[in-house]
Amino acid sequence: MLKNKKPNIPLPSLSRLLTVYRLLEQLEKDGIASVSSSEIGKILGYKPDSIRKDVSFLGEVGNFGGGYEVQKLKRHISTKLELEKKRKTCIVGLGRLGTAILNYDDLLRNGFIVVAGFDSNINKLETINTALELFPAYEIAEIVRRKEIEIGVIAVPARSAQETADRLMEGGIKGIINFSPVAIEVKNSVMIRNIDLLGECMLLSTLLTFEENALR
Amino acid sequence: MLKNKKPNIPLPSLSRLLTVYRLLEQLEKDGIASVSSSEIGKILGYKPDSIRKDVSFLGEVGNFGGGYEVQKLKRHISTKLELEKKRKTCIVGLGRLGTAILNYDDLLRNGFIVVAGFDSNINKLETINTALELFPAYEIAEIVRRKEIEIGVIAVPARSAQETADRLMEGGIKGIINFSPVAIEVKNSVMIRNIDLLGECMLLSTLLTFEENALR
DNA sequence: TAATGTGAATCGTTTCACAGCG
DNA sequence: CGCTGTGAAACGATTCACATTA
Repeated sequence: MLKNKKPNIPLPSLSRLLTVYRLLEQLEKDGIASVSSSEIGKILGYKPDSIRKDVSFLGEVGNFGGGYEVQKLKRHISTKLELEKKRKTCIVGLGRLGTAILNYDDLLRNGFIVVAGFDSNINKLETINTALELFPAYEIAEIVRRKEIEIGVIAVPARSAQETADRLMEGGIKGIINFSPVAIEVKNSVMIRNIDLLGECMLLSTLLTFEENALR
Repeated sequence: MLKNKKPNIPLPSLSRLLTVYRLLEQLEKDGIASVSSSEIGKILGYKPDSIRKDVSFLGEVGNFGGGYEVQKLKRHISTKLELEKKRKTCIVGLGRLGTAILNYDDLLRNGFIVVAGFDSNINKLETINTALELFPAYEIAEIVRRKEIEIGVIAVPARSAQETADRLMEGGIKGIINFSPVAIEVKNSVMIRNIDLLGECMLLSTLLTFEENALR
């Protein structure tokens, strides 16, 4: 899943902290002022110990005996993880999945500025109703370089995934989110995360099978 | 990510094995007869040791000195993990993401039979061009029960995710794939996997930030 | 000889248990 | 007293190293 370079905070902790952050956004909206590690754990399905350890990687912030102040903890996480940082992003592959991502407002709200969309089917570029700038796939490297795009989302069919990644890297991309169901080889300096729908479905199915078998 | 019951094979191993399985399908198609743990590892980005250990959880199957026979290993994994098993599946939320999943052929090829789609917007049900049976969201529990659907894919907005999960469970669903960006509370007997696009993007961005900071 | 299969060692994460503080 | 913060213990996965076998 992850490639190369590790932060000083364990990856699972980091992932949980980001989830906690989004919960805090919600709680803030709901006007809740304070929350304890056990309440957070209850809602998100983690152990309270784990939450406390995760938070403590970022330094002290809670009130002994009184839980965490929602706003304070939220700002704390945001500052330490630099969540206010904006990242220019592009999406390659404008099929159903690609356009779904394109229209995913939460991304924009969380610092991802989608500045370009690519597709190899030029006709498709004209029919998509969007304010976004669209380009044919052969321009990936050039546009990524010119617009200084940092993150590329790959939503193309399996057979063109590696080729797409190569073009993105040619343009100097820093990170890739890969939605295609195949493994992609990337340079060590490029961070990649795979989102593998089919893999998750198969894993779920296998876990169900194991559970069923355990009962007899 | 995972809830409850664990198989005797470590979860990461299981996940890798499923990836290996799909690689083997590809290799078989390409007419490759044999492959070693190091070759697999190279392609998928894992250590060869890890691949060997994973495979050995399922029992011996390789040729000492000569790697694995592609077909044999593929069948071995399929048999041990019961991958030929079919699972009736439904998709709730027929927005762009939901319809993208609906049209994802790989699912069908891997034993997932999508037998129903649900949406709260009744108008939408008429405009979607599909051979699939579509139903309004309020019928979820009834249809899940009647059609004996085992797996539910949640592709609805965050605010209706929990409600959707509750309806699915009311109908006796066994497993849930949750695409909404919020945590869902489920009964212990229900297996859930979360696919968190926003979370993955934020994680990637944070990792990039850490990397950048490490350089100065 | 080349590559598998596997106990043993290592590494990293989670959980425990409790000291510290408001 | 309640809840945080954190070393220490426990646990689980990965990596190592080597015996094993075609």
